[in-house]
Amino acid sequence: MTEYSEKQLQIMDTALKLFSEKGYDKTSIRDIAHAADVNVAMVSYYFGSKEKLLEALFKNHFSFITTTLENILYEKESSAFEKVERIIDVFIDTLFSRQKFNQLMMRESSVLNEGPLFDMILEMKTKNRKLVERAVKSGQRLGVFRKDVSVVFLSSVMIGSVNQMLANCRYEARSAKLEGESKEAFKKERIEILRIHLKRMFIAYLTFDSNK
Amino acid sequence: MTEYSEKQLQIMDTALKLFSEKGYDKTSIRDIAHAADVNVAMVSYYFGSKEKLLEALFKNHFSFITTTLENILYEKESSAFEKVERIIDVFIDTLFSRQKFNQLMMRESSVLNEGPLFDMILEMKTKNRKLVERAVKSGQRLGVFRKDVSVVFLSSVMIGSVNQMLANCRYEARSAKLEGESKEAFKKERIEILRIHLKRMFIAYLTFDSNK
DNA sequence: GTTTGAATTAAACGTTTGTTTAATTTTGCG
DNA sequence: CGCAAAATTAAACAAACGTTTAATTCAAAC
Repeated sequence: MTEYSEKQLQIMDTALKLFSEKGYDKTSIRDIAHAADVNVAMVSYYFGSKEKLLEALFKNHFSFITTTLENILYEKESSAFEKVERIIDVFIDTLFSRQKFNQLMMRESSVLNEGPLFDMILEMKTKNRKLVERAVKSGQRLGVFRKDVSVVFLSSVMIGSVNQMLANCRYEARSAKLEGESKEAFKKERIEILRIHLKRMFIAYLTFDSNK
Repeated sequence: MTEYSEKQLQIMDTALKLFSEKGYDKTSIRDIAHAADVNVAMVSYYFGSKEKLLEALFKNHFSFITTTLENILYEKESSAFEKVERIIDVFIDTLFSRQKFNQLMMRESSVLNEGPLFDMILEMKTKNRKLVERAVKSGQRLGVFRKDVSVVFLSSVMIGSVNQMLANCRYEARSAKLEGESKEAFKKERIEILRIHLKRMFIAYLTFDSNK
């Protein structure tokens, strides 16, 4: 794993902030340099190019997120229900605590066709699905989950719902002119609603008997 | 409603294609002009600026989408279940048939804070939620849906799932090197999975009794 | 204190960008 | 046809971009 100096981390932090707020393309190296209080040449000096800086950001967050997700696999849970709830918790908490990176990734992922970023995202999508699959199969083996369940569907719902909820929050908060503390409180409130209802919905879907 | 000449529509079509594929910022006016086989000055001549062209695209699709969604309100459905399923159908079909615009909108919406585009998107988000709310309340009045249901949650799941599924499809199709016909078939297949399971999941969530 | 390599800087580079200009062609109408 | 308005063009514009250069400062080792 590559180590970064304090100054490099300072540039990366600033870049992530601006990339997520304004978008990668609309953020110039001069913007980053000014906000991070360093010379414009430092970005090229440390990272090689603007795109390499973006890749460094991705690598940095990806390694953290994937290990977080992988660790769930080794946890011993007492029931399939707890497994599902645990996964939902981890997804929500990870996406929420890394909102900036998540926003940046979601935005840039939509125009990628190849390259290192594409590969990283594809790998993460696959891992996400594997994780959901494991939990579902576990519940099916125990006979508590119905058999005709779609894993690709479930993973899409999991990630998609959280992202859409966060996007909606941004809009509502901006529209209601919420700032700082009250904005964060609003988002936190919404996320807790999401957490509770997503769990309930997943359990309902996984155990639902259409013959009432 | 503003009318557009054939040439203007040709530019708008090409712009939508390129904007959705490469992103708004990475698409130059020269790209559009070349692909649409017109002079670079024509974009400014007809639309005023690149951003105005984007706004024209938004207005064009928004007016269509919102009227489509509004029309559901006036439909007579025989049951609350059918209402929910009808909404899911319309959302999926609308998002699927307007994939390019949807992709463009999702991407650009994430970096908006104000302006006409922001207002349009906010209005659409509100309308979406109203639509879901109407169907849910209808089912609750009839006593077939449980009372403690979150509407903000449901609308996030609705839109978020479809978009995430489409995004995943793009990645998987690209990764499997699917092109043209087979790629469309793959997406269509996944969308039908989404349709069936989203309906089942919503009904399960809306009627689920946690006391088994 | 001198030396050596890294860190930092201001300036310049060439390219691309969105937009405008000014000239030319095309179109529609009396 | 003749003419006015619209459409179309090539060229030019200034601004912003990512990146590089070359000079200078800094820090640590000897």
